[in-house]
Amino acid sequence: MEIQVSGKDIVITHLQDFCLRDILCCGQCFVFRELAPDTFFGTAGGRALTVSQSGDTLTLHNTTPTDFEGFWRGYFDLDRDYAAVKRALCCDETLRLAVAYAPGMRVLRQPPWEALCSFILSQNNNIKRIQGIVERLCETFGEALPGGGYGFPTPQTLASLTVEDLAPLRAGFRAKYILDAAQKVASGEVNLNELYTLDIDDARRSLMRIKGVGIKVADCALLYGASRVEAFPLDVWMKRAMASLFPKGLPDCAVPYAGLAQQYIFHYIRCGVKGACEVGAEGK
DNA sequence: AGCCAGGGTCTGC
DNA sequence: GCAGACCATGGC
Repeated sequence: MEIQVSGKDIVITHLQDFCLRDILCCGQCFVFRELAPDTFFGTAGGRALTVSQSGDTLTLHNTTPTDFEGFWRGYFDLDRDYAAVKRALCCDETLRLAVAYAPGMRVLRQPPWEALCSFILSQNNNIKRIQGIVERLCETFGEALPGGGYGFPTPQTLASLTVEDLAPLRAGFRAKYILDAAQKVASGEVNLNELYTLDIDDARRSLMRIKGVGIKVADCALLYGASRVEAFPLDVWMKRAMASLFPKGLPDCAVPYAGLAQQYIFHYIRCGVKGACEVGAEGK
């Protein structure tokens, strides 16, 4: 990986184990939309970004070295050795297939509040509609950013609102959960900064004090919002995948990176093999 | 038209 | 602890 500054762009060449489309479209974040093939625009951490990939070159447009080093480098998880992770996961044949299906998959390091909010909105919902709700949330209550688009509204902003205020989002029953999360985070009752260092069970329990946050949403907030790769979110897709592909449980070699393994498996069963989940499900 | 969606809460055993 | 109704909305 080599990083150069070219005008207002940051250009990364010789990038390994990185597929922008898989990373941004696999359902781990909902704030990027594709402007043109392999070119995406989105906002995170109060910054707007247009990013494109061509082969092993990734270009971050209209950003600065400060924003790159201070945010995007971490956001795209550029300093994790995915080759080593993939070698470890390939101890198991099924995991090997999942990794081979999307070898450029990565898990983003999103700001914890943004991940928490996003996955509260994800419950009993589909990815298309989640994207729409998040977009309306940012446009309605977020701050307009210099590079275009709107940032994620802060907990403080949302904490002062009512469910009626959130009606334009069409978030349904999830609106009250967003408000409870905002209030508990703004008041300090839930401290998102602790999620990085707390024992994983304590971190999960802390998040579950918020109404509408159960085990799955908490694990998503921990994995995507605090880089806790030992967290292993089990949604309806992953439950089907585990029943059919890993009836004896996740292989031991994957446990330290369960969350990363989860991302390969999730994408594999949703997009890779049509019918992979029905095979084992027929017997029950 | 009807089923399902990156679930959680509440109630009743 | 576990099952089932219910929750709002819209994509397919």
